[in-house]
Amino acid sequence: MAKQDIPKAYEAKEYEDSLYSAWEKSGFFNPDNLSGEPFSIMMPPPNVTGVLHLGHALENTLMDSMIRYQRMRGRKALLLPGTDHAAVATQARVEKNLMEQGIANPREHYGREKLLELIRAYSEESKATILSQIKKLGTSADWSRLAYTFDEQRSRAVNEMFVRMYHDGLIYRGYRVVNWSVKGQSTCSDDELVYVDRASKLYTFKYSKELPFTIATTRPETKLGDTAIAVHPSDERYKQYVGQVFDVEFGGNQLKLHVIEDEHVDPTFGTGALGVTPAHSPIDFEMYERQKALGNDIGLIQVVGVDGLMTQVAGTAYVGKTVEEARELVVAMLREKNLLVSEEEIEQSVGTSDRFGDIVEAIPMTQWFVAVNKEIPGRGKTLKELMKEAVAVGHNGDRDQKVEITPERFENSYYQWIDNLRDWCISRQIWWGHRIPVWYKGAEVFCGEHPPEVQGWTQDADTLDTWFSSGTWTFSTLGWPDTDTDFETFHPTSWMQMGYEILFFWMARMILMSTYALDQIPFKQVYIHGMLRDKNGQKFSKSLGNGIDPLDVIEAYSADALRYSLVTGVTPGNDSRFYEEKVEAAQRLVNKLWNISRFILTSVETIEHGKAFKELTPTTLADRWILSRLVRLEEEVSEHMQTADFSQASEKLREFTWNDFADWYLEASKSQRSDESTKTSTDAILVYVLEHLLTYWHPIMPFVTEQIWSYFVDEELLMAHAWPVMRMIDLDLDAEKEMVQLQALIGAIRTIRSENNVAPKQKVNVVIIGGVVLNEDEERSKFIKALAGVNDLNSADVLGDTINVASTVVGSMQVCVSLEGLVDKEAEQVKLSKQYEETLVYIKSLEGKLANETFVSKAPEHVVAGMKQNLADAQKKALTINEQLTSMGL
RNA sequence: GGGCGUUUAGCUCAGUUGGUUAGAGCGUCUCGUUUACACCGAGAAGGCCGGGGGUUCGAGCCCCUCAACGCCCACCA
Repeated sequence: MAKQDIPKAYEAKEYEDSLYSAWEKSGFFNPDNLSGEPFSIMMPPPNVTGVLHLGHALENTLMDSMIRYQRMRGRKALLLPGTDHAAVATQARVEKNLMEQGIANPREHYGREKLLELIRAYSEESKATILSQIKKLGTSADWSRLAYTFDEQRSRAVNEMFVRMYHDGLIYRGYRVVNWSVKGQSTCSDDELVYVDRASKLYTFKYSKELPFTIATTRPETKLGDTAIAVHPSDERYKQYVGQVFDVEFGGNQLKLHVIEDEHVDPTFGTGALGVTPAHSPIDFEMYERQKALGNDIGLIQVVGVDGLMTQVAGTAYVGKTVEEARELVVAMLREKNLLVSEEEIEQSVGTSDRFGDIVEAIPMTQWFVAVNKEIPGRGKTLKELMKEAVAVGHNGDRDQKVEITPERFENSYYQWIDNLRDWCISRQIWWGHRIPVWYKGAEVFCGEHPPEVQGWTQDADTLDTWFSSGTWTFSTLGWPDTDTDFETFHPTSWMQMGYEILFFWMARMILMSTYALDQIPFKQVYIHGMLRDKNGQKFSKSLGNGIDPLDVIEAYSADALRYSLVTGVTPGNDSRFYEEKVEAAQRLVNKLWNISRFILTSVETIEHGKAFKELTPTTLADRWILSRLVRLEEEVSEHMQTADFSQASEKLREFTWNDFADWYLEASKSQRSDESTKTSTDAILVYVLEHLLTYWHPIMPFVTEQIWSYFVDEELLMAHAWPVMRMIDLDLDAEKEMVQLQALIGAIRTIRSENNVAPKQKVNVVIIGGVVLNEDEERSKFIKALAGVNDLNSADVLGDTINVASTVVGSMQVCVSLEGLVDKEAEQVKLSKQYEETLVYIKSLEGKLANETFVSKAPEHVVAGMKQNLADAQKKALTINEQLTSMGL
């Protein structure tokens, strides 16, 4: 490798696209080309109309780091990508665009079929955009399995789910007060409301002078539809009136006001009497239903229509007016008739539609609902109970079917949400979405995936809440309801990540559908990430104009720097700040790694890739030290990657890369390489450590590592390279008993394999550093020869089926034996002296504690024993260092 | 009203079950270096780990309490 071949600085732009297509072409994104235990992640599908934002970048980094790690660990790894038709969001977007083009009412203007065509065209067009942007991040998803929530296969799953729930009586059509967005002309679920605080007025008034009740309201106009006055059952003030019906004239209307008792009335609030408007308040509607169940029909008067205007029954003075206008009129009327007792400025939180932004109206309508509190036939449980159980104790109480949430604390809010959950309104009046699979013919109703064959049936006009289809995502993507091998192989999925803001929307629904329809949990582990904020801790938002385009970041720095800066220094579930300086620092690290590699690859010519271990004869203290650090690094990084602690993994990697390897060993290597006696082994260690370092970095920084890899490995891609597991083992080696030692080694390796769940084809590297003292040259060479011989033996002969010796990818055992020897280097002496001092301080502190009689008498035995052991170790260490220093002439 | 989070260096944040001298990045200061890298190196300053109390031989970590900031849910007649 000639030096001029590797540029001084890493220019990501020049490599990233071609690296990505090389990965794609290799086929390793597709688990069909991989073997091993399945490991699956279903990508949370971005909205078709979405543009890539930092949230996507974060999520893709998390998923891709995990899937790359698992792939390298020998798993049959599937990251399945997809997009979401995002019913309301998409239709709202297209309608908005059309309105901006001057079409005031797109639905009326185009009609259902034509508008759907326009939306379809728009989403197909923008779908491609977000997918290509995701590739820029390096996401190693299996594009051959690309799914779309609105494609044929997924629609089948949605219909199947609906039909099953319908026939189980869990989906029903009912007349109830629902959240209605006038602007969107559709219902929305309770979860789709965004509560906004705003200044409002609380009016206290009397329906009439004669009535013994004073009522408070923030919505006087709805009082035109009151049918009752509710009081608390224990409220003595009103006891005498309960059961009576008062006829009053109110705003030109004749109201029949039933005085009823209800536990839900707070006797301490206001006058303790509540005006009941069944048609325009979910709470009041419930009271209405409770009364009905008691045989008392108090009636229901709808005074606000779906157009947001007052209805005919609101009375001639109000019909056709907006609610605001009607409010003014009613208040004026109250004033005029001297019925207004007081007006008070209050802060009120009102529910607004998360997609359309308008304040939702509570309106009674016939809609479709999922019954969450109804027992599932044959299961003895409700959907609520299923949802709870999967997280609390495991599905059907099976610990292996338990959804583990990280961090755990989100379990609390999940339970709380379930407790407050009411029946889920799933029908929407927008057109873009899965049409409800129900057909009508006169009074007949048919629910099925396909309409009845005979003529005359018309399908329900409504579509399904987009989260209904999202709920099937983990398995509809795998071919359900077909009994497909993909489904058998990859479900329940292994891991899922999502932001806490969609915990209820999505995670809960996935658990609901999966446990209900499949008797399986959708995923074993859920990693909850926080939200990204700007430098000042503010949310990224269009209105603030503080957005950062990930593609710009990639362009200016590199995808690797972006990825690193997104996952470093963050804790699961906590929000984190993202700003340019962070990426700059990350890019410096990327460049550092580049330059380390550049130095090694351009100065070491003699050591071939994959052959370094054969020349590995750690000679100096620095040699042994860097190798032991490498072993430790692998242990730590593996553990952190396994538990999705990418932040810690990247910190450890950075520390090793910059401090241990670049600043320390590389500097030491310069003098070691100028000495003929240590040159070869130093070169070998440089290459050996670099190879491993690139491997361990790869899941987090795939591009730069792959590019460097390509400089010295011709055929194999780093992404498909096996993750070398490294462990240090303690053996007293003796050349005379080499076969015995080999058996011991093999035993130790088997233990490492099973303890670390190493896949059969993965290699385990064992670095023996401590406890080896082979002074005689003859002994040494004999032993190394014996060990090296392992590599030439057929695995079946010696090692059984756990270790193969076919190539560098499939396992070989690498052993490096440390030998005594020190590097004559000032820096090392300084380092040693410092270590020595530190050790002395440590010894002193331990001695001090052990001298403390109170401590020794009260502390648990094992603690004291441990400290004594530590003390002995430290003393031993001090002695060793002292000897080393002495031999250096200090 | 119920639940949860955060508070650690000038700034942004790590800190895994209580145990060695509390760490990193950025920033600041000093010195050095152009021979892998100025996207550099060596070093330094900078912390009563929000306040108070408790448990313990020992607390950033566990318990109680207070405060500030933030989030979720419910209520909002």
